[in-house]
Amino acid sequence: MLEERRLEVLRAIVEDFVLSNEPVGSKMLAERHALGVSPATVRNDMSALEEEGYITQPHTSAGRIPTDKGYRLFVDRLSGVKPLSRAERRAIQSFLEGAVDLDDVVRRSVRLLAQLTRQVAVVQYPSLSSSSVRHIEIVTLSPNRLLLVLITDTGRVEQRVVEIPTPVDDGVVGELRGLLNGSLRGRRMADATEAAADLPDSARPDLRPHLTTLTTVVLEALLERQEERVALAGTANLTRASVDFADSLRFILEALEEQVVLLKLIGSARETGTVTVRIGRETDVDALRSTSVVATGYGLGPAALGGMGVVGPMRMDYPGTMAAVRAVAKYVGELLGAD
Amino acid sequence: MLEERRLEVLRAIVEDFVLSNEPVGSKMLAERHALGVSPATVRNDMSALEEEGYITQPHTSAGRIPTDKGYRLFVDRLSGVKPLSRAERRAIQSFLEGAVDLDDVVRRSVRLLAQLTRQVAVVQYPSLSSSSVRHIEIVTLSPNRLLLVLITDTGRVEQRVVEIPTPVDDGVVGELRGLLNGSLRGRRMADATEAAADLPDSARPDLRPHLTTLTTVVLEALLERQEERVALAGTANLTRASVDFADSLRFILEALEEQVVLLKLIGSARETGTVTVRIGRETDVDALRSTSVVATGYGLGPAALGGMGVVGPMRMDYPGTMAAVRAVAKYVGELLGAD
DNA sequence: CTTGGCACTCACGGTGGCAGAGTGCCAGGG
DNA sequence: CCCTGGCACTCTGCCACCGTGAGTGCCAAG
Repeated sequence: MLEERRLEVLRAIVEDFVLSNEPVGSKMLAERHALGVSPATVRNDMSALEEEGYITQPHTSAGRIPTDKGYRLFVDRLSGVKPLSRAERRAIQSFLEGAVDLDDVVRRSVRLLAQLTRQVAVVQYPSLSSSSVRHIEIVTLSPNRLLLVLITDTGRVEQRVVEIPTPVDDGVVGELRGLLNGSLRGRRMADATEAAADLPDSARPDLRPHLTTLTTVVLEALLERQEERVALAGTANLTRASVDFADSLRFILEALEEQVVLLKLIGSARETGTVTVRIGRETDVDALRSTSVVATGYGLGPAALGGMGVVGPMRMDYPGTMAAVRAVAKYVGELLGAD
Repeated sequence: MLEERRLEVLRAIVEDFVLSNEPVGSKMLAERHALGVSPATVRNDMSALEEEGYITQPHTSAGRIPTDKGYRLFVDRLSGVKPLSRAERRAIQSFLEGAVDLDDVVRRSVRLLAQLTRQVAVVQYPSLSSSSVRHIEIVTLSPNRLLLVLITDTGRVEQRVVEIPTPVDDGVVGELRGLLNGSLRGRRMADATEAAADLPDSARPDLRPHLTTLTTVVLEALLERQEERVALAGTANLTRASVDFADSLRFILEALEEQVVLLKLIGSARETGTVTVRIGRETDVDALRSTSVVATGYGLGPAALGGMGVVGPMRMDYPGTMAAVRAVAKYVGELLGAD
């Protein structure tokens, strides 16, 4: 009972603070939430919570605000995931269904997510390595430059210019195309790399050098230069919470322009099947120490296609945000799976 | 002589204000710039400049700051374009040469521009309509769904999924591919659309329906849905000048997330051969009324491939910014032209 | 036309006092 | 043992006040 009420107090503090952005005091708390005890009792509980490190006061004689640890406890034990309304679900679905190609899906998702959560949204493009080869096209640019175009079953298109030492004619290009497609089409990336490596050995001698060059590029495109792209939207929402960040806003924006950082944030959530929350310093990015990240993977269960999530102030509506992220990820996953 | 000194005073005011961000007074002005006259004289000139609307004072008994009109005069008549250093030019070139594909060129350019100018940079992807068709590829997704991939000579790849009423086999797909490529390859977009429209009529009857569908999609992809994309970078730099914008920062960020707005800003500069500057309300975007846009087209003289530019506070280093924009545009143009 | 002098205005920074919110502690009651 | 009301204390935020300094406009003299 005792312990339980304390948690209830913590929840009340978090919820109130999220709404008001002002340190919350014992009196207000006792009044607005049906705790059934007097402010003085609440004060005692708060005192205990402070000692345990869940809340803190910005200065003496002000109310309390949650600490990182406090938010963590709230997210882990005190908050459900509040379901979206039917209208919201329908809105998501209809908005995403209007997409015409992969790029469009990603761009729509990221805007949608930013709008729903009123925060900064990040969506990773479906990763190459977990999709499979649908088609490889070779186009002659000039006698010794080829354009290699790789199309995946998620609709992603990768392109590379390849310089070859000796000129080739269209017939040879056709043969090369045939060989590459024959051995790689339909394979998942992980397998395709192996098949590609074996390919030159089994081919006609005169094709070998070219095949070696091409497969090298293919491998490089698929693995080495895992240039995972991300889309970003809703940065304007950061200013909404500018009170929280004040002058650190600049550093946050800078961090968000670094693809590497973004990938680290949402990439790690990609493998877990559920929505994960990183609070404050848990993000491991110094500039984001006063923000939280809510992220998840999307598509195909365990080996997800990519990650998506939102970045916002620690003082955020976790249940609502988590619900939105989960819902969008689900729909995007279905959309790409069915495609 | 009289008129001339006034302009000199205006120039001095603009230059000082750009550096200090503080209203500049007559005394400082007479001291720091070799005007050869006393503060009192400067005051008279300032008074005249104010009456003509080139400068204004934020409040009585403060210095003067330039108005939109003042900046305009400065840009038109008082500022040269200060050339970049040799080192800077080399930096641009080497940074851009590392790009591996079109996407990479654009992303590198936009980051480069943001870094050079320390402002928000915008780069439009090379437009479809002013490039020419290099190759059209058709891939069978399922019996009655085709993926149409369009490759341009600027290296851009456009893709569309096409639903066709009656199934086709690989042979037919091959024929269609041949026909489309035969009639469209090497054509500029504007011409290609006409050729595409004529195509079905001259083809074998059994291919006509499919060709009609496909060419419709091609036309649509090329013209109707002129989905001109843009890349954005350096939004963090906005906070540097946050003193100027204060709370309007949010609206600026919102405006910058609207592709339409960005396209309007830099698209209009695309046709002019030179660097154009839009100051304050000249941008015609309400949220950007306290910013300036420096933009230009890049690539191939009159019919440019796209536009690029930067958005920054009205209080910006115009000569330096203009030089940077021009230089980057030039190198990108060369890079894409040579490709 | 320029210049020095002069009175005037007004933003800005520092000080002091007041009110309000919130706390911690304590003694009494269930 | 826990809850409660009371009370003194602390601190921030706000407002009013005031002196300072930068900057102006005007004027009369060179």
